[in-house]
Amino acid sequence: MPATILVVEDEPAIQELIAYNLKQAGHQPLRADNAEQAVNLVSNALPDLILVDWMLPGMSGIDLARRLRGDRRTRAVPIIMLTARSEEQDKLLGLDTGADDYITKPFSPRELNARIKAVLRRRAPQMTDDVSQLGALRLDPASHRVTGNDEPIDLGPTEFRLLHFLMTHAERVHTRTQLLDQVWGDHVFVEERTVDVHIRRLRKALEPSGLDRMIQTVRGTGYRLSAG
Amino acid sequence: MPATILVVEDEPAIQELIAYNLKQAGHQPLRADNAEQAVNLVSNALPDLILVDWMLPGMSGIDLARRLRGDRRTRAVPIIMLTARSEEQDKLLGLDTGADDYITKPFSPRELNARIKAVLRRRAPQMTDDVSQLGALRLDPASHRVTGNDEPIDLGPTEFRLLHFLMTHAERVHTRTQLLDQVWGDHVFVEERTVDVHIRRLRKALEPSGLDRMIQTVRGTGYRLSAG
DNA sequence: ACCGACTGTCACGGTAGCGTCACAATTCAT
DNA sequence: ATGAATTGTGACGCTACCGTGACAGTCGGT
Repeated sequence: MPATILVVEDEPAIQELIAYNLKQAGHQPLRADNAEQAVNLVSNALPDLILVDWMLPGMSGIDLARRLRGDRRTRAVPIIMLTARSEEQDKLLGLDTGADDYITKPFSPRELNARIKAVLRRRAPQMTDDVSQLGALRLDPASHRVTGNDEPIDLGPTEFRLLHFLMTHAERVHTRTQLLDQVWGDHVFVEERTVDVHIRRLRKALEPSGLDRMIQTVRGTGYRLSAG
Repeated sequence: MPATILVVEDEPAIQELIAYNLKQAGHQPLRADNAEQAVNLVSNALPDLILVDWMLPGMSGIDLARRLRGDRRTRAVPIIMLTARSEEQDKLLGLDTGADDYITKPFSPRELNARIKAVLRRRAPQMTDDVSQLGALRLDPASHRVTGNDEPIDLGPTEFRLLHFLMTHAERVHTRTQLLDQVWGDHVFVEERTVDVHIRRLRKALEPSGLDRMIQTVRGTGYRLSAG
């Protein structure tokens, strides 16, 4: 579960260190040296998670958290606070402002990763690395293999991600915009009709197995993957 | 999983204590009183893990870590630092030098074992010293020998480790980053495309046996070793 | 000190996959 | 039934990605 994570930290060494660890864990780090920068970054590229240093020059970490919670667009983004070991009573205050979790410095990369994973899982319980199965369709993210009626099906990267998403969110209608956000990524700019084309390619790939009819068009809305 | 673990510690009592615990946990302890001794030992009998005291007479624990990371053959060996409580502040700095984890003294044997297990599992899950076999491919870690269809195949060190990892994690797609972490070591900074080159060299070495097609490219993701 | 083995990086070329468009087919409202 | 809106489908250039060969640097052994 790679995620985009914003690091708000004024100390360059620590910022660099955290960013490095995030990258090692497969995440994509964004950086900000202060709260103002962070606010801008957040509104542009909505990160999946924000790591905020408690103490910041200018607007403090708490103020930043409050501000993000106040904005409807950023309200849902989880926040983890980085605090010096100093005080526990502040923790309660911090929790009140809306941080999702706390890490006291100094911390190990493992601890950081564990907290991140926990918070992310709490927020977005979907699209795991488990094998998905729906009817005669089976998709294994680990081996990157897809089979229909035990016959191998080969897909391009995008088709694979698209099918993966549909299988982990089956029996639900998804608009083209939703599919673009989830499969392509929210930051990409692509024509909506591109989704149609990839649905087409997916169907064609599933055709030999006769499973192409699992992908249903809901006119005026979008697409749905269904077992029946 | 029993492992060979090097303990670098100048205090004889603590060294003895740790060695005793390691033995109890089923590991094989090696000892060094200072960094220089450690360097020699490491290059001779490559341990699976190194425990280094932060403070050492002469070359410090950090310097030792740096040195080991600098050497190609030893850079993949995971390192756990033993720090006194007062040195906690320096944790972040230490992480930068390349330690995989930290334990602050005093620590319980239970904690030590937990960390060791975690680091070993993280580094190379299931990469045992048993003979691996996949289809007509056979790899013997002990004798450092590889055969395809009973024909000998000779590989360079990196190719060997790469194939070893792939065989112990077959039928799974690995990104270039994952391969770099597991085969080269997470602290190494190497271009991702380097993986491609080594895959190429591996394939070329396997070609005479016709086994090169076991290594499959998953476009946009990475590589996979498969029997089929 | 020389040589050979091994490694990491680069550059070049081929190509699979992607995004877009144009047009055909389908569905819906009037 | 007819036109408008929506979706299916094939084709086309373009890009990113990967395979490949070459090369320089490093290290160890003779």
